[in-house]
Amino acid sequence: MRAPYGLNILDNCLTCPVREEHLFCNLSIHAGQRLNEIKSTAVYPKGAMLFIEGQQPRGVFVLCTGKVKLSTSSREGKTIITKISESGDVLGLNAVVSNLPYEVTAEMMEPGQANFIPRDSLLQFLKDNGEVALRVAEQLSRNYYTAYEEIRTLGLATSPSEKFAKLLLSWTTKSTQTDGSTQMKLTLTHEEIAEIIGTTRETVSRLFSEFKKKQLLQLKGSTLIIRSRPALEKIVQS
Amino acid sequence: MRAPYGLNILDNCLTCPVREEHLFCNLSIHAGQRLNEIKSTAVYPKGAMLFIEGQQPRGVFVLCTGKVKLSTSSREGKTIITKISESGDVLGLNAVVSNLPYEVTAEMMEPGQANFIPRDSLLQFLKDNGEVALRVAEQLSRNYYTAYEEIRTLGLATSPSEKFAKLLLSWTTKSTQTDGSTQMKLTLTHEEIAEIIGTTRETVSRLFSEFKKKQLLQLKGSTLIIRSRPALEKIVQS
DNA sequence: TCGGCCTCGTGATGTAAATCACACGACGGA
DNA sequence: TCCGTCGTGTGATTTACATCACGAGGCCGA
Repeated sequence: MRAPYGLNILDNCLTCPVREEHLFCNLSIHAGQRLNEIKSTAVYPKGAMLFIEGQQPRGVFVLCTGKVKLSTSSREGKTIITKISESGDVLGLNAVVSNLPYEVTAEMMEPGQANFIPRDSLLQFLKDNGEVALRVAEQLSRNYYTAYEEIRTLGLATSPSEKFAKLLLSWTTKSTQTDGSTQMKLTLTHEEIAEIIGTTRETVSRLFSEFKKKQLLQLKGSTLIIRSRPALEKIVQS
Repeated sequence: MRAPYGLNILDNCLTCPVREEHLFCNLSIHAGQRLNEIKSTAVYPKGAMLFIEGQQPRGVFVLCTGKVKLSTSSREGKTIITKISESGDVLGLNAVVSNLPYEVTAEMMEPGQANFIPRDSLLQFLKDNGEVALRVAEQLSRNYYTAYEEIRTLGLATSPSEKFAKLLLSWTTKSTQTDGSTQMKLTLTHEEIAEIIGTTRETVSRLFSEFKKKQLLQLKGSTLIIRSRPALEKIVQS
């Protein structure tokens, strides 16, 4: 099998390493096989658009490898990033189920692989497999819950520094060292961070300076070290 | 039957005037009857809380009469209203399906009646009636869609006047006169409007003055007349 | 009938953050 | 190798709102 963009290809959902943890997991043998039949897989380069906000839903994408940026924009060009999706996530599910347009744009942030399941096939699959439909409903309501967290940060969090601290905290939960500090690779640009917390690039730059000065974080190349969660939590305070 | 708060009581979902249009509608005879069995009904005074943000979900409420304010607050007391629900709406569905806490607080804005369906009964009902489960999934994804509209207005709309114009427009869609203008009763206080568009009471007052001066709207007592949608759309522009 | 509470209007003031502007280093392709 | 682009830091300026402050009218209950 070819490996474009230097990636290994995963060609079978039944043996995929991420299958255990997510939506279409632990299906009955039969359902799993059926799912494997109706999906197709593809590899995408950095910058590829899986789907674009406003398009009629064609189907869902199950992300196998790579990261995807979900964003929504106004006509004047202002953009907010609502989520960075990782492997295992199912993208476009809401649009497919409701048959309303995709509510976000999904763009590959790095080369990666995704499985595609056409809308019709998926809906038929759900009708044939009632227990999966209920799982889908659960997933949809969880999506709704996280959407409300977004609404809360956008509507209630007041200052950029508050939102910035909140974002840093959300990052630390993923990988914390034994001594309480956290270390991670910073893959986002200031511009992208600005689009997440709803401010400008310059303000993000200044926030980094400010937080460095306050000993809240440290930068070694592209490695971000977060010194103390408690101090950040005090800034978030809410 | 008693009629507290001066309301007529609707005691049977099968004959309820709003049943045709909404989620639990056009069910099979059997399913409809079953639903009627597991629901209980109650009348609530103005200000009553059906549920509060953060509580574990007890069940869903189907609003029969009255209006309900859905809101979320920060610890510091800042509040945003995310939706005004009307009769026929199902409240708390996401929380019940996902078993995550209620993501909003639901407060009666006027006396009204609501049916309550306990979580366990509803989930069992959904398991027994697969076709309704799919309808629920559709409803959940529509909810998600509207949540994203909220995210867009909060995150992308820049100025209060833009959001205010947007709100006025959303009102006009409900009842437009033949000459293009719209007339309606204004039941919300400036404070509440401020909580919808995410600004302060004072700013809303000033917006009303400003829009009056610009001939965009007119107030006769509590009757709001919106002069021309096109002018408002130009302000929204996005 | 009166007094208190809620809603509303509007002025004065302060300030945080957007905007504009420019410079510098890193990187990658021609 | 050089040049263009992209990401970044940081100063100066401006401005739209929040905030504070106060007064006026309306409504309701005592």
